[in-house]
Amino acid sequence: MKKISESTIRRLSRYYRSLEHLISKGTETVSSDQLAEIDGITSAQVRKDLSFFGTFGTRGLGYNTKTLKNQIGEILGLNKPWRVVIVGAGNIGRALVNYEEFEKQGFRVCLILDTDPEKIGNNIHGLKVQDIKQIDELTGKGKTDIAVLAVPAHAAQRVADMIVNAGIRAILNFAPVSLKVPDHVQVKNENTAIEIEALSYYLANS
Amino acid sequence: MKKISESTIRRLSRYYRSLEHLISKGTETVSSDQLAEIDGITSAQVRKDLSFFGTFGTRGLGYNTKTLKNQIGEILGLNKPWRVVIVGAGNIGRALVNYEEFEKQGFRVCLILDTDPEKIGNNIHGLKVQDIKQIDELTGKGKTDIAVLAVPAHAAQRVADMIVNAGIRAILNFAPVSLKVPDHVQVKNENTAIEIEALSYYLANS
DNA sequence: GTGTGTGAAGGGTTTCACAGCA
DNA sequence: TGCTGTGAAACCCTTCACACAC
Repeated sequence: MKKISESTIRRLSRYYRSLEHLISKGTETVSSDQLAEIDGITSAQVRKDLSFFGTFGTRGLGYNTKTLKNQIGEILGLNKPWRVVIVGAGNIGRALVNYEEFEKQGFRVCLILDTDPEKIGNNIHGLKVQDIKQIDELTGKGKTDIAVLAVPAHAAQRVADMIVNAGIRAILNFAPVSLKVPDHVQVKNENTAIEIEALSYYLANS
Repeated sequence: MKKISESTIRRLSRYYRSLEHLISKGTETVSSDQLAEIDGITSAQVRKDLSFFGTFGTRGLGYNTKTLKNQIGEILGLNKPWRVVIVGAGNIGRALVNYEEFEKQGFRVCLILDTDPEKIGNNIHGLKVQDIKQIDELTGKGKTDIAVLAVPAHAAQRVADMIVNAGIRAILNFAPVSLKVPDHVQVKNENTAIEIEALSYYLANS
């Protein structure tokens, strides 16, 4: 499998969402130009991104919204019912349990873990918060695909180690620290501090 | 002012956080090698990033943690007390009001807005949720620097227009859509769906 | 000796521009 | 004619490697 850039994958997610929207409006066909316009990029970029995976369009016409959406979904693996564990039942963890975009795209939140005895046993959106000590039993043997890490920065690396140890290969990290994980584990960061500081830089230097 | 790449700015945020951590441990000096190791990148990258803004180190020795932190803070504009309005008092909005990393870095959440009459008037962390219709009066004339957009996707563009109209020039967008804004307005996206789909791609193709 | 600062090289991503097909 | 698919060119970012300062 040839190496596809991170940015291409991110844009595919965008196209996917835009196509969903177009379909819901009843649009059946879309050109790379229109798709580009919606996402604020160039049409060449759209075509190039898609070209890494095959040929999906019709010359002179464009792309069929439904089939393109399905094909991108296939590429991104959204047809698979990924199981998600949320680690950390604080503000962010709780907000994510209710995040409709997860459920909609086939990410099933199956488990919520925490260390805090005050939180363990609580019910969040129909799921009981369980003790992180049991992570191996609860997530082991391929029972969980993705861990969402939503614990304070100082605990993040320790908890990440537990996640890796339990055999989980994908981590979505909300803690504002860079995690150290083995090569076979994939980490994506959702770092609000970085984003808002990028805005700060812009405001301070313009 | 010469153009600095987005990735450089993001890494500066990372260095800043790593330096904070080193300082709290009592470390006084750090080399580009050590900083790189902490953030999982190369030392040349660290030095190059800093070189765009000046010379901060001592050859043969490294960087003083405190002064480097302050200098990066200066570059990022973190010395300025930015005022933040949170638009949307749902799960994400509420979680962000309590986000300690904001306060710590000088981002002051001054205002929470929503459309929902059920939510208007509620108290969140000491702030009363107000009606978004009043955005012009409440944020106008430079009273607010940054808007955090945490409303459902279908309302995002409409609300973004209101934000732009009110004269705010920086938006942190949590809605999973690409916003259209004038050139003088800066948008950063925090799109959890995209990140988790990138993980899905990885799991599906490895 | 040690580690920074930096021009030059290298690698990767985006844009261009057009051949080719509906 | 209209729009895709794609080599080639342009551009940008990262890595290399070494002079230089402490």
